[in-house]
Amino acid sequence: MERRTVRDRMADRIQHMLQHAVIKDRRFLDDEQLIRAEQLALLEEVFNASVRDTEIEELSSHFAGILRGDHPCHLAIWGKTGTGKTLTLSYFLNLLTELATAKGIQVRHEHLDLSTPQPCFRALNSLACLFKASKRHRKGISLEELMVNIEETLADLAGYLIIFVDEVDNVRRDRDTFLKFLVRRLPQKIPAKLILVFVSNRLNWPDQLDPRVKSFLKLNELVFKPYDAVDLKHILDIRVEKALHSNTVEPGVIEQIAALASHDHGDARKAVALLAKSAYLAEKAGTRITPAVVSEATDELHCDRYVALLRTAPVQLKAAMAGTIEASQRGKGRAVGTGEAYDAYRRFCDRAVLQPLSGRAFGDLLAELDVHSFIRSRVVSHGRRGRTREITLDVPDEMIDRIHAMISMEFDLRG
DNA sequence: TGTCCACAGGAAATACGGGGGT
DNA sequence: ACCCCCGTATTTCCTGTGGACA
Repeated sequence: MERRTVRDRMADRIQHMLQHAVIKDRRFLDDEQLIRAEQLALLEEVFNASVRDTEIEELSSHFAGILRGDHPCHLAIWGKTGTGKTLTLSYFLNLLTELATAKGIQVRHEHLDLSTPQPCFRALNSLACLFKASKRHRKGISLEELMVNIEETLADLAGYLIIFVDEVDNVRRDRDTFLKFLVRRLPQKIPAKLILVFVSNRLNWPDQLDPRVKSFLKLNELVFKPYDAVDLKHILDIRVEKALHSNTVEPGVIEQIAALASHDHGDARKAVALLAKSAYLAEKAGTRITPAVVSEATDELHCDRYVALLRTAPVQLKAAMAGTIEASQRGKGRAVGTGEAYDAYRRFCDRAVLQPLSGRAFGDLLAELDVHSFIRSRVVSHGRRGRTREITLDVPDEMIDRIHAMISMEFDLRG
């Protein structure tokens, strides 16, 4: 038999891939690659499938007053990540502005995105930037001056001003100053009717507020529930249609993904990520998307999550993880105590030429590993033999070695 | 019943590091 | 260039605790 050339094999492979292509437009599998307008268009289709009906309805009745010249009160919205708060609000506010403008009512809305934690100063600064009342992150300017700038810029804005504060709880430090400005001071200084919309992941953020601000803040509340399986199915269907070639998905698979996703988080972004992963795997294997592919994708996503989390983690956390792994391997799967883990961690630091932290700090690292569910730990008393955490690894076995190898490599150690 | 282990985990002190002011 | 300030990371110090054991 004659040998096939590289060219032949390559051509074959490409031919094969073309015939079995699953993905038509991968941009629709990753929201980050879509521009805002596309996201909103996508969202509109989702809404048309009567998803988020109740929320839209409530939003509408909350803001309906604007069209009659009333002044609706502020609004607080909460819901977990991936429940579409930001997009829904953007969409809704755009629509509202359009409607109002058609009626000759002046409405302006701004989206203040605080998705990364930041101090009061930067939050105010970004707000000022939105109104072009200040240049890029200038420092060395007092809060007072910033506030005055904002007020002056808005001094001749009539009609309604809606400020959509995304992820309010990300204002650490001096949150009260920030909110006091928005809630108490700003409305009195500007002619426009101010409506604030706060969005947060946490249900209880108003609780930890300065009582003076809180009592002043008349709020309407709205909760975004996690998507259920039916909602997710609609969302996924639209993605499938846009992103994948026809007939690449086995029947029932979308239902499966929707059920999985609604069962353990109800997060639309994660559901789409699962679809994307499945599509990639299917394409690589040259098959359609089958239930088997989906469950493989689920595993890989889990795995990816751990690896990604750890890759970006601080060095000490990695070292703590490595130490814990070594301790529990030495203990042959039996739960290890804090002391054992700490010893192993110190030995690891020795090898890795890393300054070990104190036992106290190590305890905190363990707690952190616990919340990310790398480990599972509970405090157990052994009577006179003291109290310890019982630590077990909470990562699938085959991944433990991978993680350990990864960390070792980063510290430039042999296996 | 009291002791005492081996830690947990809170509070305060201290070290560190980056950025702006002078 | 140097210093100061501020926010964060880590350490030090400390009190608390469940239950086996004497």
